[in-house]
Amino acid sequence: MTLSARPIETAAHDRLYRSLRQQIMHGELLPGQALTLRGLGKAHGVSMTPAREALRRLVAEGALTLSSSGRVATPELSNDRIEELAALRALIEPELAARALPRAHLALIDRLAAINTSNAEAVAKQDAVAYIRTNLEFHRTLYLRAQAPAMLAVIETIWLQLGPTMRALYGRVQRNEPPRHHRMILAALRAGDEPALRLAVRTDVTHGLRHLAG
Amino acid sequence: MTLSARPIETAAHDRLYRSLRQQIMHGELLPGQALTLRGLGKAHGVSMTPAREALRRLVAEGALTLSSSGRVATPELSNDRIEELAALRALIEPELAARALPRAHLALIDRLAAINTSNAEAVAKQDAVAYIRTNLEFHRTLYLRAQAPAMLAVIETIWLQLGPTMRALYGRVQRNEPPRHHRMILAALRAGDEPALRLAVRTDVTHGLRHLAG
DNA sequence: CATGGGAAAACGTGATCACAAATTCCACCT
DNA sequence: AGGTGGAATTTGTGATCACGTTTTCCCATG
Repeated sequence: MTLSARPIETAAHDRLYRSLRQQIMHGELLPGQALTLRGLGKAHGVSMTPAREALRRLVAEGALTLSSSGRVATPELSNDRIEELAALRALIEPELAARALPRAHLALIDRLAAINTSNAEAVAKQDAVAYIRTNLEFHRTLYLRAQAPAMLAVIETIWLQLGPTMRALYGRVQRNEPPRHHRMILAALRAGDEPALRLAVRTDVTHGLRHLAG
Repeated sequence: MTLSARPIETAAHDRLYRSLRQQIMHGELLPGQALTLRGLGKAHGVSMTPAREALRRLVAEGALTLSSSGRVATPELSNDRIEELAALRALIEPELAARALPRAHLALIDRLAAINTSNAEAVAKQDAVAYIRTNLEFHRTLYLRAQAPAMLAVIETIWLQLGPTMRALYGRVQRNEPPRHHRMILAALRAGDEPALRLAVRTDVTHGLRHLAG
């Protein structure tokens, strides 16, 4: 039964980590949801050891919170914390967009528009997870062009921290509105207008998150 | 020999994590230094398990790099990566300083001045570790007043990633100059001048890191 | 003297177990 | 009926082991 380091396929703890990370970032887990080592291990057919490493990694990234007794759960963010994370997004994402702008050719803009269409469909279907997923995909696709892996890693960590909260907030702030500001982002990209792009990204980021904390 | 979760004292993996984190952030470890589970465990009188958790956590924070075979070492950053991390510092730290400004009373400014004195002493003694430590303490003491724990966590993660590199670079960029811009930061704090504070912090941050990448 | 190959040592990964703390649950008492 | 105490279950932590890979080291070969 001992499966040690494999040559090609990824390690069990890494697969578990990726699986959980995606669930959290896409809002498939509600805030306050508890995760146990034995439960996760049993659910994925592995022992406690890989589960422990995956959880430790996610806790280190702020995706999960650690109670005083060592128990792990998805975070229930305070309004202050949400505002702070929104401020970080508003600070970093315009910079990433601006760095991507010179490299944003037509093919990329078309791909962004396609993702935006999927996003609108998710809104129409009232599918919270698909909405969050396509929304983040829109931003990530743009920021990948910035050639700034460290910045991208930081911003993804922040998305990760907001995952469960964004899910819980969907339906309260998102009624049936399509992603308005995404069209402004696309227009600014086409025009090569950096100030307009920075403003559009900043507005898009703060718009969804500013309402709930008030 | 089994020492399980203690009621009061922190867990072994947490102590190990803190110890390593401080060593890395303060530049006590040079880039490329390898760290092994058995070696760390033996050095700290614990088994592989806590060492594994501590390393996994530090890797998740970007403080250590993971080779394709799973081996862990302090990072050897490329110039592009260093510039990017410097850009993140230049983006976030002025914001933290600006948020701390309204709450920065005289007692805080005096403490900052005292830390600055220790910093100057470290420069005089050519003590790289003490220089890095007091320099970060100067910034952290100010930013703590910003009441922004998420931003502080992000910026500390970035300091952590730069730790070994800053150590390796000390002596190349740091000749015998005292921290010039720290005095500008203190002056802006005393004057309550936010634009000047933002500029001083930004300049201080970029000054030390911009030279080496060119 | 440089180089390639093979044995040996070192390493990460995952499973399992023991232990103590934390949590849960239910019967019992007020 | 509503809390209360204690037992039973659940949980995280750390140690240890086996396994297969990776790295290191050294000697033999060109």
